[in-house]
Amino acid sequence: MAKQTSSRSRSVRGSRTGRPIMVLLDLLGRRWSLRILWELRGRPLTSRALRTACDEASPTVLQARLSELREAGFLELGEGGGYGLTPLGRELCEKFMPLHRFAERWCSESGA
Amino acid sequence: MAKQTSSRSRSVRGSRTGRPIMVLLDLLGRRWSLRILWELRGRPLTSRALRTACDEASPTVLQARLSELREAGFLELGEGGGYGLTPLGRELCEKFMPLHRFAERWCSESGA
DNA sequence: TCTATTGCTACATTTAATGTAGCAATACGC
DNA sequence: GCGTATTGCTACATTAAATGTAGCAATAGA
Repeated sequence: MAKQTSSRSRSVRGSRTGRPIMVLLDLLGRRWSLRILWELRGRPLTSRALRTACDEASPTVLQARLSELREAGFLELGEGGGYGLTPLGRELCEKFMPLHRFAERWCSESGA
Repeated sequence: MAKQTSSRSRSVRGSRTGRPIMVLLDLLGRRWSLRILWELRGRPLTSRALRTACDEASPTVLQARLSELREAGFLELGEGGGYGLTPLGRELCEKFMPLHRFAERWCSESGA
């Protein structure tokens, strides 16, 4: 399961160019990435609580995503346990906040 | 290969609750979803051009994502060919624009 | 008609995610 | 000390999704 040690230009599946935005979109486009950031938006959660929040997603992927996001500098494992957003992660998360309102409108507009 | 006919509460893998934000995060969290929206941000592209823009991603997934995003109302297939963002899709895409600057800063801060 | 494009599909191979179980480490009460 | 319960994390077999290559029907132009 790979798990690179450093450098941002690692396993960039979605981009052979290495352009930052592509790296980011690739990382965020992996399963559960967005969801994890979203669930941690308010407060830190233990890995188990996060798993519960994420509809009992398998610990394998969750752990993989947590490692990637941690290595990316978006979240950290606080001493005493529990995953929380770093300042950088919080900043990123705030960019997604508008999606909440958007999603509500989006759903009510048709599918309902 | 499903390909549902309508309703927003379809194959919501990432959420058993059906909350709009979860549905959206799930959809956007699928491979190439974000990238497709990003690549179409400026102008419409034909499916082939889009494939090129997406590092030659396999047509199978691309086509799947295009169908999903189209069904979601984010993009449409213009008469005469070519995929383009709908007003709704454009709106969604604009929420991701700040990510560009963010990504640049993010990469230069460490990985470089 | 021949050529070139469009959107889209088949299908075998490879990769990623799921689901269930369980480990070592730490902290709790007793 | 002992059991119990939590933490973060891992193994591994099963299932689902993505890749890569090929090619189809439909349309447009020369």
